[in-house]
Amino acid sequence: MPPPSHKSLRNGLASPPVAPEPARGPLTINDIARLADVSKKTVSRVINKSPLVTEETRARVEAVIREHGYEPNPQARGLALRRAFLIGLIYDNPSPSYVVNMQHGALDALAGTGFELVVRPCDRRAPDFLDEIRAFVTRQRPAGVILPPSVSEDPALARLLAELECPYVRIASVKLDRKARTVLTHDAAGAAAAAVHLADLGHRRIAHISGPSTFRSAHERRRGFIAGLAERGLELAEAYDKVAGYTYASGVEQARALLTLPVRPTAIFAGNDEMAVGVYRAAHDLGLSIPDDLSVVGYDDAPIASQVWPALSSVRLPIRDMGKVAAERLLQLATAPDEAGELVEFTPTLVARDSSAAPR
Amino acid sequence: MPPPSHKSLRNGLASPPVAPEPARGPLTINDIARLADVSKKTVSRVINKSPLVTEETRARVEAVIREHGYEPNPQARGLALRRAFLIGLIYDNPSPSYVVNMQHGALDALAGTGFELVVRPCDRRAPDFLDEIRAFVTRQRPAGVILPPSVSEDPALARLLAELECPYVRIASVKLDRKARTVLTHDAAGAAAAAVHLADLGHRRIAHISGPSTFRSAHERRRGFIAGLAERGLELAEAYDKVAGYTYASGVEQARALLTLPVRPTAIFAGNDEMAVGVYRAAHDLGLSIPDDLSVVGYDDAPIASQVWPALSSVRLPIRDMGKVAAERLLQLATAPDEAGELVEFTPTLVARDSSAAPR
DNA sequence: CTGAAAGCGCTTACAG
DNA sequence: CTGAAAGCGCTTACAG
Repeated sequence: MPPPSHKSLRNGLASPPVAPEPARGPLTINDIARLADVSKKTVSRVINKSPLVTEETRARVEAVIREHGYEPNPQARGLALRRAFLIGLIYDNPSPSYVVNMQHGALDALAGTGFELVVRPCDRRAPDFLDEIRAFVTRQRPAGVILPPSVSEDPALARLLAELECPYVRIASVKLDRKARTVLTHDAAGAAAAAVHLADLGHRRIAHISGPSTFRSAHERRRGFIAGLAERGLELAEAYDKVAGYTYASGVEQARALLTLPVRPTAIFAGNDEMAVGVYRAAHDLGLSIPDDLSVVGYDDAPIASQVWPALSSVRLPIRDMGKVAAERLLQLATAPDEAGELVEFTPTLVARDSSAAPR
Repeated sequence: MPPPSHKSLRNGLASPPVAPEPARGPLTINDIARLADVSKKTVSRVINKSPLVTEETRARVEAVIREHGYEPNPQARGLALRRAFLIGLIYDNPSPSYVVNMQHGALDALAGTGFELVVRPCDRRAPDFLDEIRAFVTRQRPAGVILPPSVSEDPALARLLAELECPYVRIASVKLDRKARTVLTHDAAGAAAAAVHLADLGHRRIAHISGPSTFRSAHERRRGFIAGLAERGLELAEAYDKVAGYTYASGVEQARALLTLPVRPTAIFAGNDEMAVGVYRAAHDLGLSIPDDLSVVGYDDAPIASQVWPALSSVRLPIRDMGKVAAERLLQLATAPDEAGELVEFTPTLVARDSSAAPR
């Protein structure tokens, strides 16, 4: 059943009352052209914000568009432009809260633009990883894709997207690409803040559990942490320098190793919150109390950080804002591809809660 | 730079060597028609699995399609069919792990089909809630949308989608629609299992913190819990019957109320895991140990359930499978709209961990 | 069972 | 600054 409004709209114009046009579906560019008494091409110019339209004509067309709530059909535009009104989010991040936050940020930017967000989780180690993405991009021709860590760090992926002429933005803790394609997060600075925080509380035996070597962020956080310790004249002892996998289970394992050392650390900085919660578990198992026997600081400030007990001190990166900025950049590339984009940078902040205190 | 393979492919055919056709972009239906020596309409029939093609012709066309890795342009098909090759996921569920799980389930079903998943978080209480969805559906014409709780429970939304002739599947704990549009979860059965579990451990003073009344699942879980208690000859005392908001903070608040009662419960069943973690917090604050002083059971079996300490007993719903089945149903509706779909049902299972034990 | 024509709703050169 | 024609890559009636 077609909405009655369309029928009345179309017949409201000077059309012969004898043969009213059938009202099927929403209005098209032809309807708007007729109603505004211009050619469809002019309507198209207005839609695409071409400067080659008189102010008067533009105003008239825009009024008709607004009045009838006309929205150009994205399928038709996409076919003609060879670009879908879709932004892809390609990720292999295992943290649900990270993923959802980034999605919501991207959607913040896309709201009201007519662009939709298509999600593409993937496995960077899968043999057909690049084939899948090639198929997606070739088939759908998205207006752009957002690459958060760690897919953002994949040089072959970036090459592929460049080859396919698919705009992309890489969110990463190191600058891997030109400015317009980069959202830079100063992971190292956040980790340094964590080191200074623990040192200033009076800790001297401070350990670190870093993420997997396949994540640049893991390296950056470790590097920043060591730099922060150095600022306070401290070093990261080799025995206190552990590598895990950004997962809960791996955090438990490495924390257990640290806490059963002959001389155990009084503080542990984990490369993300999941591992930090793993540290909680290991401490509990060994009868150690947080923060009395052990201070813990995480990274990401995931929801779980404020839900565990005691509440976890953590380094916060504004994930949602990062997603928003990345999507905005892609929209900008889609409309004005030539304008050189500025480098966008985010610096994380330490959120001190109850899991870090002076050593007993 | 066009991929060289296309050029050679196109010129490989009996085309005059003098004027080779320009090779721009991927192959189209016309290329395939020429290569298979049929009309484009026949290629279209093969793509759309029309029965009106000889086996021989079909085989020949399919061979050419496979050989060249041809994929029909979804924009063009969408324009002609008035349906985008998109499946929407419309949700207002606040739990990241729930959302990501459901997305991944839907993507399991869409993998290899050429359909993409578009995510549409929303706020059911926002004044323009329905307008936003109307705009989305009218503009993009998705092949279907998945509605998990609580948007699945919104009658106005279902009416709107029916009016717009947009196929949908509702995932809900009560049957709100016809079979083909329903994925039914027996939330009540899972809650009953939790009640029986606690009763069989020897608990008699058992409390419940339910979700908000705007979620049918909250009602179903409470109903099932009461039924489970009744199976063991127990009742849910009025003072032990609390309503919260499916959030951590609301869980803390109601748990605190329960645990400061003159006669406090020895077990609490929370309507979801977030609130159960809130119960942990309240118990800790009051110096109560889990499970010695208090047993706790949650619902959802979110990742956090196995990460908190002690590990949380919880009722597990196979969210990912639910998302997959919902998407499969929509694909089925898109291809064969007339086939009556069966009702799909999921029954949750209790995962007993360390947070529930016999009362001391 | 197969095909030539027209159309889906837009945009891109090309004129004027 | 504006428009008529052709085209994007498919599918839907309509013939045969």
